[in-house]
Amino acid sequence: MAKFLTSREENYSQWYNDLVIKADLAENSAVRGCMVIKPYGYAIWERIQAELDRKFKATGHVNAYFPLFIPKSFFSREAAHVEGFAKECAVVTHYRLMKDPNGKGVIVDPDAKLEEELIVRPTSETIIWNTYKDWIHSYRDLPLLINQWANVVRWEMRTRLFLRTAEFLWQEGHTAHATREEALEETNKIIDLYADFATNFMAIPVIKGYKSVSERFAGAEDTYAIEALMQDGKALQAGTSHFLGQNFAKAFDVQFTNREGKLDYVWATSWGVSTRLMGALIMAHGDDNGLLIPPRLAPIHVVIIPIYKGNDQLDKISEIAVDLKLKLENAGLNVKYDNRDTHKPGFKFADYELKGVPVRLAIGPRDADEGTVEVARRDTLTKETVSRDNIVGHVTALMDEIQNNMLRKATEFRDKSTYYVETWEEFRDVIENKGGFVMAHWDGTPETEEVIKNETKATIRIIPFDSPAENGRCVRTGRPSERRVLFARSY
RNA sequence: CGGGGUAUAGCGCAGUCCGGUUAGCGCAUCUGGUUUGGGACCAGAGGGUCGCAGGUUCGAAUCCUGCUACCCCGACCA
Repeated sequence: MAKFLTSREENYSQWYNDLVIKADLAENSAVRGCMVIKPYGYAIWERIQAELDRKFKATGHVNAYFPLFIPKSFFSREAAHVEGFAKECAVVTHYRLMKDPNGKGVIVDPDAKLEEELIVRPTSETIIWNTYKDWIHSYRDLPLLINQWANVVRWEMRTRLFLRTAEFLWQEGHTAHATREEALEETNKIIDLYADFATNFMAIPVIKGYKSVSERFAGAEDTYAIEALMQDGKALQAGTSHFLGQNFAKAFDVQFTNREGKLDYVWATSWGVSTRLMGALIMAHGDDNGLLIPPRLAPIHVVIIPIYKGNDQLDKISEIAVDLKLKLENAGLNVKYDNRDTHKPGFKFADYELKGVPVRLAIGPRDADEGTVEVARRDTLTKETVSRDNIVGHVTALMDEIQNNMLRKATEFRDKSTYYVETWEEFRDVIENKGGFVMAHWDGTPETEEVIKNETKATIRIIPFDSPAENGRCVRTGRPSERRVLFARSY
């Protein structure tokens, strides 16, 4: 386990911030609570986008774009929704600046006050449903399966790089259906899609389940989520899929004529994942040497580093390296040949480890003579010398092995850190001293949930779909319970 | 918004208590040379409105007042 987790003195947050900055992913911007995503970090985001986009399109979804600004009045249409987001909205009140008549600089022109304030979207349900009203008239217009890639702003009191920034990038799907069943099916389909993506693409095992009423999305009838466990024992909500019922259809008066010729409100879902996934990547896989990026996600699969003395050797090694690069690229890998003369090999080794590149190939004069190449794995930090003749097969096989190994390791950690507890003492002990997931009985009331939260800072992360029926007693109140739910402290 | 901390070169910091030459150090940068199988070394060079605005003083990074930003811990949240 990484040092930063075994030493209580280590400041986890500081480590996290440092790692992100050193690995060249992001930095704090000049704007409160926002971040600059640097090119390498953005390359990872683009990989996430590409894979999700592929999955969305394969399930019949299409992309569209809706405005950044939402008229304030839209927000008050759905009561629970406004309640949930009102406290964290950035509001545009003016549209013009002017020179300060009393001095230097500029001031907001008081004459440029907007009739109605505009909200910078914290999520797009309202403006999208206001638009859907004009798009949906008949059952023939349904289902409407639209996704948007966008930025949103939530004026959080406390921010943290990637996990909670004031502005973040995400995708939000907003679908409309003719029946309740169809909308529920969509909600399920998407949470499965997210779970598959997290598990098999990002190598982050997740638990699927329902959110408790108090953790539910503002305006939803039900919220499904995937919950991941970070290496420091805290849970991270990695994606959500909401069944919105007819709430937004009623709020925005979106009715359609069904097959029977009768008017009905449409059924809705919305769902999203964000740049927070990159926080999950860092915290689920990172070690003391930096990031580990699973091969399927990695923007660079293989880096080739030459080791040489003088230009003669470099030329000779470059010839081998360029040939190798081409062969690997033909096998579908993204390969970087770092022949910079400005850094020594040792520096490059450390740098690509920090960036989490899955496989590193080093070629020196010895390898040039012997027809070999040194292969180093980022996940195990092991090195071996391999003949160049079968390097392509070796490396492609390694990609699968590293991907599987990372998922296996994360899953083992998750399972090892999941505790089944029966008593309040055990519960407190795990939450306070061990960290991780706690599977415990709960009497089903928001009141008890609140008490537990106040006393331990642990919340119900999820009511797992696959939690079996099991009679037990609530860990806090002793009242009867029919299934275990998952508690944890969370980000 | 409450509690604590910080603000000095691109980054990390010392100097502030106890005001006094030209504001230092490490890393990074640049130049030259030697290096290159795990974060190179030597020599030299450049880089500062000391967070902002006032005040005290012959003199302020240092003292006083106000403000702002950031970090950590809470409350809130994806």
